Amino acid sequence: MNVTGHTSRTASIRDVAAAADVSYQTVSRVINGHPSVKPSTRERVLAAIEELGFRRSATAHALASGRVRSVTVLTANITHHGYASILQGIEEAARAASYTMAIGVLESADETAVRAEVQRAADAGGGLIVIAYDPAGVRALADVPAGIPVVGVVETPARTPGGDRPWVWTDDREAAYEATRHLLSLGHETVHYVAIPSSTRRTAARTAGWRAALREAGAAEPRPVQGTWGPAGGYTAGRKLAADAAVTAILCGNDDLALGVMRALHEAGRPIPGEVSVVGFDDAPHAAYLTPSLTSVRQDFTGLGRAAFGLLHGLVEQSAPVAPHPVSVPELVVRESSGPPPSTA
Amino acid sequence: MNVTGHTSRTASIRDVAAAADVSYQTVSRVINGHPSVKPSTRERVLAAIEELGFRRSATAHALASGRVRSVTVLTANITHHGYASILQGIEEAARAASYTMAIGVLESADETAVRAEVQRAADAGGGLIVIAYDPAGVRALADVPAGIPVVGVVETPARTPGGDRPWVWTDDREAAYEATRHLLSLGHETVHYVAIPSSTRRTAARTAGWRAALREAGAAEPRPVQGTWGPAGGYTAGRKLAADAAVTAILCGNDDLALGVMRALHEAGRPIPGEVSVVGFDDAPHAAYLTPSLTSVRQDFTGLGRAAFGLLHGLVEQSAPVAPHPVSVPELVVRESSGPPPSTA
DNA sequence: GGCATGAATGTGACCGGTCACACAAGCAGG
DNA sequence: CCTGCTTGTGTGACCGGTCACATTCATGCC
Repeated sequence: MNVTGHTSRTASIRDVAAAADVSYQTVSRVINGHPSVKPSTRERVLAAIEELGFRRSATAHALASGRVRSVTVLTANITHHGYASILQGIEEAARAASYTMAIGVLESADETAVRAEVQRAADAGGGLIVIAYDPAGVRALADVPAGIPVVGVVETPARTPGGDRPWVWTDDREAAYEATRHLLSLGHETVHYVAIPSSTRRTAARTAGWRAALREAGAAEPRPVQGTWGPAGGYTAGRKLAADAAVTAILCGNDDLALGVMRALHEAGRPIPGEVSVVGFDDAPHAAYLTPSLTSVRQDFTGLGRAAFGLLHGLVEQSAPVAPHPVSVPELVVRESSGPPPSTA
Repeated sequence: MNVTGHTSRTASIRDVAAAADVSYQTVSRVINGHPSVKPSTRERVLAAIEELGFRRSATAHALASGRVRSVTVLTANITHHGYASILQGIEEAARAASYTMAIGVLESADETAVRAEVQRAADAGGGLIVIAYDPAGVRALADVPAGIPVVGVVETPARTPGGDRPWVWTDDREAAYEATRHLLSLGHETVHYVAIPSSTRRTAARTAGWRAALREAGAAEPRPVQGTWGPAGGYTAGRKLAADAAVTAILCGNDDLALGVMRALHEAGRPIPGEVSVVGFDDAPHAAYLTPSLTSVRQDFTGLGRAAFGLLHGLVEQSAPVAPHPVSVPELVVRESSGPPPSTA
């Protein structure tokens, strides 16, 4: 007992039962709002609960009931805008369903490291959501043992290994197609592409959409420039592209890459959009405030996260039948960074 | 049994025991690497484990052992750079100690909402880390029931309610002081400040550091302009400041605010740093790639997160005595956005 | 040979809940 | 008055592990 007269260590339902002079089962009934408890008894029990500062152990509850009510999200990253927004969406939905959200970061794509992390997540007992936008995530999704409820957030459903599981996605191919069309329609002869790292060795969805638009327009198809996730990679790529006077339009795999590209163009003295147009991807919060403001493709990552959780939730509680594969539709937001090519007069 | 001959539902240690013809206790010993198990027995048990696809239930383990090995992080935000980096640091350290990391988002600072979220986190059983950079977080930290191991990531230790608990922090006051000194030493008459939302009603650490530097230099002390967390708030604040021709130096509470301010200055036709210098805070990844690149105060948020977990870890496993209050030292990174004021000749 | 010692293994209770079922009391209908 | 159903409550087993202790057997030492 401490100063206030409460026991300092957690009380169990049997302690409460003793204090209220009922059986532990009755306490359980009160906690769970079971109807057939006499009001006067309920009062006594509630008073005892208050008195002892009882809180039901989530662990014991999970063990006894079999229901775990938790999601573990496996992701390679939590600082980049897209990933973080997905997490936010999942958390929102999870909280609403009073689920707990845990996060496991896949630090490397190394086979044993991924396997270990997947094991840990699987052992936790709840459901899994795997963000498979990168090699580590893809491998993790494939490694999830059978029998564990899992939803993948994938780049391209059909091509992803382990794609037989429920998934959510945004139509990146279509989005890249639109963005490329936008630039071509402004009069650019072709569009260069700075790619984010792909989830698999096969052609990434964004790359595919970009290429399709070029092909359809009969435009030249330059080799995509490989970037990273952050602005540094964009900067490196941008320096190469800036040196090529023929380049007038650049599509970037995300807004951070676009930032790096813009910086490189600026240093090379090539005005945006006067000489070169730049289009980003994801419409991160800062895109609108850059100078020039960045044309980008808006993605509803938060909604994607919510959808992923919804799917998982349906999977776990058999009751709710699951709407199979929600798709969110990206939207092109045109700003200052894209315009017509310089007149070659 | 499924096609492969394995049971599809999880096997318990008693199942394994039966298969290996030993007692469940022996299985437990093998799992936990207890020394006194005959090698041949160990072999049999391991074979049975493999055969049945046994994985130890984290839930049951936690219940029986009393040790939970999990941290729940309560935070108002996960998308902003600082918060996300702290989370990353915590996750890193947690994973290394094979702890699980859960996240609870404090969506509003509303009293009952916060209380509910804190309850959920407390019920989970493990330790807690509360990021108390904002009113929601501060309230949450204060609401954590006694007896639950908790570490606060705070703005200013002494002033934070619930500050009797272990905490970590970075010296924001000192950092703001340095940044302001930098601008003053370039020759600016005074420095204006666009503030992030404060964690309490009392003067925020960054504001205090800025003010101290001004006072020390005998400079005028303009009212700080209240901002938000994102670039939109900076933009609004920036428009006001841009309209005032006397403004030549602006310190911003974070890099997103600085971005918005820079945009507003640009739109108002006031060159940076030619007419106005801008300094940010936190050194987010994009700061270096903006045009002009942004002078900012680098913060080791990841290290801060690791330290927070370290503290909590020591708290939970009594064994390790706890180094009380780690402090990380911010560092000013000077870039293009800050320079001497326009000559007033 | 007798006995303490340690290695290898098993038994029962317990962690804090839930679940299935039993049981007493109250009240209806035939 | 007896049967049958509902309401309110209690009992024992169980979820899947761990812990403390008991047991067996081989070995070392006097």
